[in-house]
Amino acid sequence: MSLWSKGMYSSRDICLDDCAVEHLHLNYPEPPSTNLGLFYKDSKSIKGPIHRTENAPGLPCSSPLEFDLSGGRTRSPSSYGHQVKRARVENIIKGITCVDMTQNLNEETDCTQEEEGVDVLAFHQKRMETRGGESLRESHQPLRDESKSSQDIRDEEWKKGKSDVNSKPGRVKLMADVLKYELTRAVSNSVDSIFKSMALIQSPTEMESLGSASQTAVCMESKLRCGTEEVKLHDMQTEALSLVVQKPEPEQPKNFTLQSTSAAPLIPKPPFCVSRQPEPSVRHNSTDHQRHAFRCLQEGCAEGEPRLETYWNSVKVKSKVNSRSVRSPLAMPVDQVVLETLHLPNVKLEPDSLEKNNLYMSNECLTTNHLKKAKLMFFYTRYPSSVVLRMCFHDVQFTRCITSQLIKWFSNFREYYYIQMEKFARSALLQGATDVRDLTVGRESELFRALNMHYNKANDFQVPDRFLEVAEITLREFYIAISMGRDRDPSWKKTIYKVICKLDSDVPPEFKSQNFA
DNA sequence: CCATCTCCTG
DNA sequence: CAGGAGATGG
Repeated sequence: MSLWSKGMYSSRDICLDDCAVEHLHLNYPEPPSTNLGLFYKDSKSIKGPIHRTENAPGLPCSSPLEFDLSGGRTRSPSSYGHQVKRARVENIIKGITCVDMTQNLNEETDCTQEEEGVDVLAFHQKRMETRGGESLRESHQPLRDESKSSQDIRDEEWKKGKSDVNSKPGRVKLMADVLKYELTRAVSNSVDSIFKSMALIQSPTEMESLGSASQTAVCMESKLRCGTEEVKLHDMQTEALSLVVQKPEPEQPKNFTLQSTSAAPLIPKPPFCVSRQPEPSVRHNSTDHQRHAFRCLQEGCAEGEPRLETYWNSVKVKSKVNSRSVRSPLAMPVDQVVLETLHLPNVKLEPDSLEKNNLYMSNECLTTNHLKKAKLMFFYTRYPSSVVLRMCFHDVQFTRCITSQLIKWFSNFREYYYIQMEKFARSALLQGATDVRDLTVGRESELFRALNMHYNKANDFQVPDRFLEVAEITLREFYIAISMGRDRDPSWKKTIYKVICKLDSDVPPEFKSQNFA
């Protein structure tokens, strides 16, 4: 079982998801007629009158889909007001016209809510069956005792489907694409539970047809079943799940290059509406450049802009720990600038005492360079474990305060990341994207630009390809969830978080280097 | 009780 | 990005 599911998702979350599925075709109290009609819950399942909230007066949009913005937690009744506020704010943030998605969908098809739900699910079933999805589904469920993955949920959804799919081509196509993508993803992810379980029941012929990826998974599965540490299977990705869990650090390859060494993209990437503008940019491919970027972080960059920017960043930061370091950069020699930004934000430096102060103070606080480094780390790991944090920030003393600040940083990084994902997914949907495969994240895409601007503002770091893949997967997860109306569930994002947390990579050794800051 | 996480707010 | 609230899990 993944550490993540233990650490982050409660059994109640699972229950919620179950309920959503369970109630799918039951005679649930029918909320407003404009709703998609896929997921409804009773008042026990959720702690808040969803529809009342979403239709609260003053909200710029009363679309059912707007509500989902209220985020991934069940809430106490006292927080209804917050939900309303948040809905408002997010409407603004989104900057997207409040088009009722349901309406869009209904324009294409002309059926009632219930029918739609059924149609979609029924089509899923057909689709899956023709692709051998049946065996996938049947096999992996019993083995996976952790909280339900999004795949689980999807499986259950279409399981309940009936057969009446031919009359709603547009809608069906959308859902078909969704399904295709999800299946593709499931097959591609060798560490996924699906493969774990497949190994147990697939016939040799079936196994062959699945190719090397699944065989790898099978090997891993065998290992697992033979009693090797369970953690191994998810080693590369779940370490971050609980920051308390300590994981032995694997040997790092010496000939590391910053370019991601991950496998090819899971999904074909046709051009898409989210990624339009050709990028003038700056695609640094050389390892040399990477190392240079690192040196800039490590030692301060001797040439031009980066160093200065780094310095100014340190001045601007308002964090308690480094807000005391305001000095004129122009009045200081380069070395002093570097040293100060790196180590001694809270000490007025005299040239003579630099070294001494370094010894005393360098490990007591996090600097802007640490922040910059953390942001770059985010390209590899969205959920770093405390072990990884310690290894990457070994120059600071890990007090409780420092630790929680680092954790908070990553929490903030994730927040921004997911907000962007949701924003772009909704945007794509409203722009009429009907095929998940159209949702790609390339280096020239607007989404990537936004992310890169946030985590790699100086643009002096070559973002690993793997990050783009993860971003793409995240975007598609959001797209799928939203297009299926799953976002009506207050905790709908958790399912996505759970998927994404497994996609963490190892942080390159450079980040752990003793010489690194 | 503490650590961690998400969400919200400033 | 930080602080705080609330939830959750060990």
